[in-house]
Amino acid sequence: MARKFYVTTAIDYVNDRPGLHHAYEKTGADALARFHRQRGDDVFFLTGTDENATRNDRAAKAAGIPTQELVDKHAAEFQRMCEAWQISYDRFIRTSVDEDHRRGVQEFVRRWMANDDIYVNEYEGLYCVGCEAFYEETDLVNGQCPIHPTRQIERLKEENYFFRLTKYEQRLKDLYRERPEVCVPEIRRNEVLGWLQRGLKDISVSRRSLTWGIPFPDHPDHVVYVWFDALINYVTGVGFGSDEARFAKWWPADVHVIGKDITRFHCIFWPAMLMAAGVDVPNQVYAHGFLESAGQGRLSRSSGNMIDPIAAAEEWGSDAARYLVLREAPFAKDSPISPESFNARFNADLANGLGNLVSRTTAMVERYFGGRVPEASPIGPSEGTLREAAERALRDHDAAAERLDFADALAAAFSLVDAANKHYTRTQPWQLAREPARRAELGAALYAGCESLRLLAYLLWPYVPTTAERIAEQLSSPSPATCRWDEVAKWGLLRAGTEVRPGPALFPRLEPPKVA
RNA sequence: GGCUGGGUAGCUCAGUGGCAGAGCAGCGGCGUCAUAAUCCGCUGGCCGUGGGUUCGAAUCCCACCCCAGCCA
Repeated sequence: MARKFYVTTAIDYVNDRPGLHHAYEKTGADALARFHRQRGDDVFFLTGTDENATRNDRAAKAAGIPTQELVDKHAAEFQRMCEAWQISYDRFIRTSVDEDHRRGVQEFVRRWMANDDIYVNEYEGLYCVGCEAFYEETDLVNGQCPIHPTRQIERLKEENYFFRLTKYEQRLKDLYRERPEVCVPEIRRNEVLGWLQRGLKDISVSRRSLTWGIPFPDHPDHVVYVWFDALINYVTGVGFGSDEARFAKWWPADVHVIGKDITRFHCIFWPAMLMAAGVDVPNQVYAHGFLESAGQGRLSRSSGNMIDPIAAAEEWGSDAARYLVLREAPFAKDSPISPESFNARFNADLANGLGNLVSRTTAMVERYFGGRVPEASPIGPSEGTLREAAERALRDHDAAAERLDFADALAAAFSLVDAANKHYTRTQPWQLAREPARRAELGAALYAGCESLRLLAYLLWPYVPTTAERIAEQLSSPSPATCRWDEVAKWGLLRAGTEVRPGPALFPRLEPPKVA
């Protein structure tokens, strides 16, 4: 029986167009989802958009259009981005239009009420609509929100419903002591432990005087604070409040992939919210780092240095763009990226490395063996070395992918590209081809090369799905998207006589711009 | 101000007591199966600073400087 694997991304605000950092997160989660599907797990991959934010309402009013229209338009852009980046989600949840979500949120809040975790209180504080969060006077920089200095901070005073977060402080401490892997990487967990050490406060979970959002159960003059509405998508997305059998199948989530800026919501509020509703906490929250633009800090909408992900996918190609962000920016930490570093990496790894290896291998099989895979024997020392490198690449890749270290996982996979190139240098098939007496040696050398390529197709599919399909096709091998892992991922399965077809260059080398 | 990370080759980083490393970039060479790619070699380091422990420190200890994040 297949193991279930439920992975989510953060759902994004739709007050503006998506940026490259959104594509980065979705691609990481997608690679993980594909990796698990490929290994035989029963996977559910949830992503979507967070549409009930006050700022969406404001942005729409500023643009003079109905809020729903603005939200629909931007949600469609996020869906287009997912298409351009080959994000293989099973569901794209939309918090403002998906009826099961709205009902599930209300059911969730009702459970808190039944559990005496909700009370009414007057709240007064400084509120930044950009962050959808309250600030203390001392947080302000020049009287403005430190993250949105151009936005007017607002003084809000209203009657709110409060959630008894303090009640769960000890259980949260116990949780992270007993199950540290629930928050990774470690640097983020240290932050969480610090927050818990300093003590929690009850939090406001409703907003009065707003019409955009999900009505508070039995108190329709309030709406559920957007952050709580948003977090609950992780359970409503798999049936909470609408399909209990489905929910029981998928929950708890195996990994919530999020950005490090929302660690507090996911590692403090969310587990407490679940405990209060009598639902299991997620198995893991993975807080990834940010893409940074050299010298300009983090890529984000609020800092203004956006890179259009759809344009990026067109410029480098969808597969290459996926490879580049995951290889250049280790998931756990912040990483500087630039078009220059992407171009350099494209040429070094994809064009000169993988692409060229496919070209030279298929060309030699075509030329020396009429496009048929030769016999594997006699196996010489170089073939043995290459096989060991392939088996090591499989092991090292999987270990890194399990811990969401995609940069390391890709490095492990690409070590097989290097090993295959060195194998050709050692065996020199083009020399063997000149000596008819050594034809069997020539065949064995090329067989090992083809076999490396075939394994690369399967290993790389989670990252470069279209390229992986093409390589498998060129080797007349089963599709990496649908094959059974244990029927393909072993050295020696390629049969002699299999047709090999050379194709156009997979990643044509990028030439530097001509200087006038 | 407190806490947590980090500071190692031009760039990105690995290295947690035993001869300072990898990839990329740069330079040179071999080579012609291949996308002039591959492969081989070379260049390139006050391991942030100062002190200490040790036969021996990038690594352990103390102080300080700088960068990032979290918090007050």
